[in-house]
Amino acid sequence: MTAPLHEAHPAGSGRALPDTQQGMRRRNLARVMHTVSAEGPLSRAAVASRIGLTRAAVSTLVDELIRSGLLEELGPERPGRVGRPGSALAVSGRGPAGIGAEIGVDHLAVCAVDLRGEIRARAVRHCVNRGRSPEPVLAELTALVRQVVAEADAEGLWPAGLAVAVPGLVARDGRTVVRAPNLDWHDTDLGTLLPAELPPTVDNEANFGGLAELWLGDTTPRDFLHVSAEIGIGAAVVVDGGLLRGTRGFAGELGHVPVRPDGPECACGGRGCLEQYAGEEAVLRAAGLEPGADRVGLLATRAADGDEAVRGALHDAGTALGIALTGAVNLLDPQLVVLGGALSGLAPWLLPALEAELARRTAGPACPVSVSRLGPEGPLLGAAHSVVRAVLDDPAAVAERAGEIVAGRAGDIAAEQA
Amino acid sequence: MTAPLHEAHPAGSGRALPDTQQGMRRRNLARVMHTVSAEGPLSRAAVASRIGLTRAAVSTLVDELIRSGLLEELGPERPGRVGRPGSALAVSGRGPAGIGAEIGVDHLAVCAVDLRGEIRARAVRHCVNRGRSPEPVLAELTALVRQVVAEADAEGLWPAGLAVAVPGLVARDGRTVVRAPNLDWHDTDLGTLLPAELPPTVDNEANFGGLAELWLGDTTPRDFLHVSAEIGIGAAVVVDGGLLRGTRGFAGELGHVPVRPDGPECACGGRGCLEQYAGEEAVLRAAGLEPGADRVGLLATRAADGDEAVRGALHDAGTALGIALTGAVNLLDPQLVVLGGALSGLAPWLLPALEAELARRTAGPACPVSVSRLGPEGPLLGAAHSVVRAVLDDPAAVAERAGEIVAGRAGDIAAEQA
DNA sequence: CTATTTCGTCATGGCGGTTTACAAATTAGT
DNA sequence: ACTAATTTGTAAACCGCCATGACGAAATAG
Repeated sequence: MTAPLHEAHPAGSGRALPDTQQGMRRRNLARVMHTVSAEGPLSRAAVASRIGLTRAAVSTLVDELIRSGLLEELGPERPGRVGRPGSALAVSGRGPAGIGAEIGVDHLAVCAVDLRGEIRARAVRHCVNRGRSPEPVLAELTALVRQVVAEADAEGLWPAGLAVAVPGLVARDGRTVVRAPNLDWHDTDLGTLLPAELPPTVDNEANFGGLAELWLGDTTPRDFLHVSAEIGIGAAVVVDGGLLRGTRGFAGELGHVPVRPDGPECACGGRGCLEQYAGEEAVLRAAGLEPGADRVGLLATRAADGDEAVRGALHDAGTALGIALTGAVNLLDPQLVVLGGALSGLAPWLLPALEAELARRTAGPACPVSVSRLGPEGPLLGAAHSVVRAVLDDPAAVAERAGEIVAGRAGDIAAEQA
Repeated sequence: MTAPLHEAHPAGSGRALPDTQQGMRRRNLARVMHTVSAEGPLSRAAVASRIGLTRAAVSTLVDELIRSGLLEELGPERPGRVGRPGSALAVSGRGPAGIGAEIGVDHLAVCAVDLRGEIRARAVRHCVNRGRSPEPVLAELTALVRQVVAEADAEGLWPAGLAVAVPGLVARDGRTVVRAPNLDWHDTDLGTLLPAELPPTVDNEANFGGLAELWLGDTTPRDFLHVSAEIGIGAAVVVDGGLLRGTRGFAGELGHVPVRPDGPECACGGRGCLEQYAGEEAVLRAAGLEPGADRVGLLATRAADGDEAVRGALHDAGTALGIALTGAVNLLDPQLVVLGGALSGLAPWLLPALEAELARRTAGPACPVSVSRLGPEGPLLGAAHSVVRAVLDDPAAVAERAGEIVAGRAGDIAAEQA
């Protein structure tokens, strides 16, 4: 008890899951999956030493996971070390897959990721969704999902879940889009509009982008702020390796943090919100450009060409971002701020002013700022991976369903039994 | 796996504690303690149904806790219900106690709280600590602690830990005061200066205030922002019933959130920080009052008397708070904002402007703002209770020590055995 | 070619919660 | 009053899960 005083209390005073042997088993199955997934092919002995169980215990856990098709035995390792070589275990490349989808203002995208994290199928369709009503968009998305699922099936994968990234605020129920200004959707339950055969989850694209950064980024601290901008400006707040969602699920609305309290009016009712300075519309206006297609790319090329108006606009946007982020950093004390989404492409011209502002307003050493390697791919990957993580987090739950699925393929079963 | 997708992952990919049967036992002991603590006297059967274990299992858990002196059997209940009445269990009023301490600018305070949450001993000393070096202050505090421990001992309590609330930034090690502007302390390891016989923990007073609100406040949401101001302005960020501490432990530095980016310079290097508008010094200056003793009380009485200068100053401070909180609310989406510490006394004159600002800048319904019932008592109570919570969180750890302690009292043991 | 090291597995055991059964203590109904 | 029904707490048998210790297997070191 000396060390972690007053943390999020583990037991919980209210109603919580009973801590029984079955739960223990499930958690240990999850620990094996996570360890193998994170640290590549590993022998049973190596897993055992990593998670603190005995080899014997790990053996039984691994047996169960192999029987469920979640783990694979690659065969004996060949290390130059003394002693009998272990048998390498790897996460299965067949079996459950995570289906990620993204609804953008001007495109739909779907991909399938296997447990190893590899993208095994994908489909993109460009279409103008702005202002279109949800039904046709979701119908189109559903068709794309079915197509990707079919592709994945051909490779021996079955969908373990569907996660959809949306450019807007999503309620904590993981289904309802409360407000998506760029699509002009309000209080829409996407759950009913998505393929019924898959358990769907909907979340903000900034959140999925942040999760992608957490799981796939090159530097992966467990506490950071992932800022992403498409038309609005959102942020994913990652605390201790988990997403901070807020009571209603609206956490991370960086775009409406006041930057200059008497600044221009904002659609949210406030004045001088960050979005008025660093939002896409505002930057385009300041740069003297018309709205249109691929405006971010245009900004980047103009800035690279030395267009002073564009550079000035991006400088000012960086300053505003720096001011807003100073507040966020003071409040959250993150290890890192990551610029993702459209911002990553404009980072070279945003960063100087942003970092200067942050440094100027910070007493000690300023919070480091980095640029996401994932760029605009983040949300889609994060969505797909969130399903994969859910499988790793509770392999036992999936194993049951895997059993049904595999049972369906009588031939395979018969072959295995022979 | 349907429900909680991508939460803070339970298993952890890295090295984590092995999930063994002993751990299970410890967690279940904790669950019993929490349940009894939270829901008053309860029979074994009632506890069993609450935590989802069987009556038999709970019986053995309770036996162990009673043997350790953490739980007490009050005797048969007398409900008008059919069936054999249960035997009421309650948290013990003897045994381990939490010692809380507070280092203020002009006072020291210590109290002892038993497992039931009752204050059983306390001591306060008024003294000017501003600018005094840590050694004599801590020596004086140690004397107070010893006095309170002696008082508690006379009531059959032994100290399970010491938690110290400090007006400043504390590192995540829970010992080092990194910066306490109002005391003029820097990078001071209080651990070495506190009584060695007790495991000490040091934390920010805003954090302890927030925890007090979480555990003792009348409305107790699990996600809220607790704002407290003494001379600086700090906030405790409570997320899902736990404190958000940040990488370095500096989270919640609301005082240096930029409110007007071109405002007056601040000691932090920035400009227009909240502290420049709502900090004690700034408010006093705006109200035309000199710094002195109990300035907050003076502000309150003047405001109550209708002093326009004071009212105007508080109004402006409320506006600034509203602007800064708009940012925080957008970022965190808390269920509630609580004004604590010195702010609670000035709330009547701060709230109107604060709430107006918050409402104006929020699109939907604004985040509700409430005033802490605990007021300036918060940090001290939070500190003491944090020790109590640590005991509830891992009763097994304490039970061992309790054994030693009780073993020291040969007389009691002999009496019990007879 | 033997000694050593490491891996995976098996048999045994301890520990923890569950199941089942039962006695105790109370209320409801006749 | 007296019986039936209900609920509580405990004890005994049981099952599941991991630890322990021993063993054969498969590599390296000398």
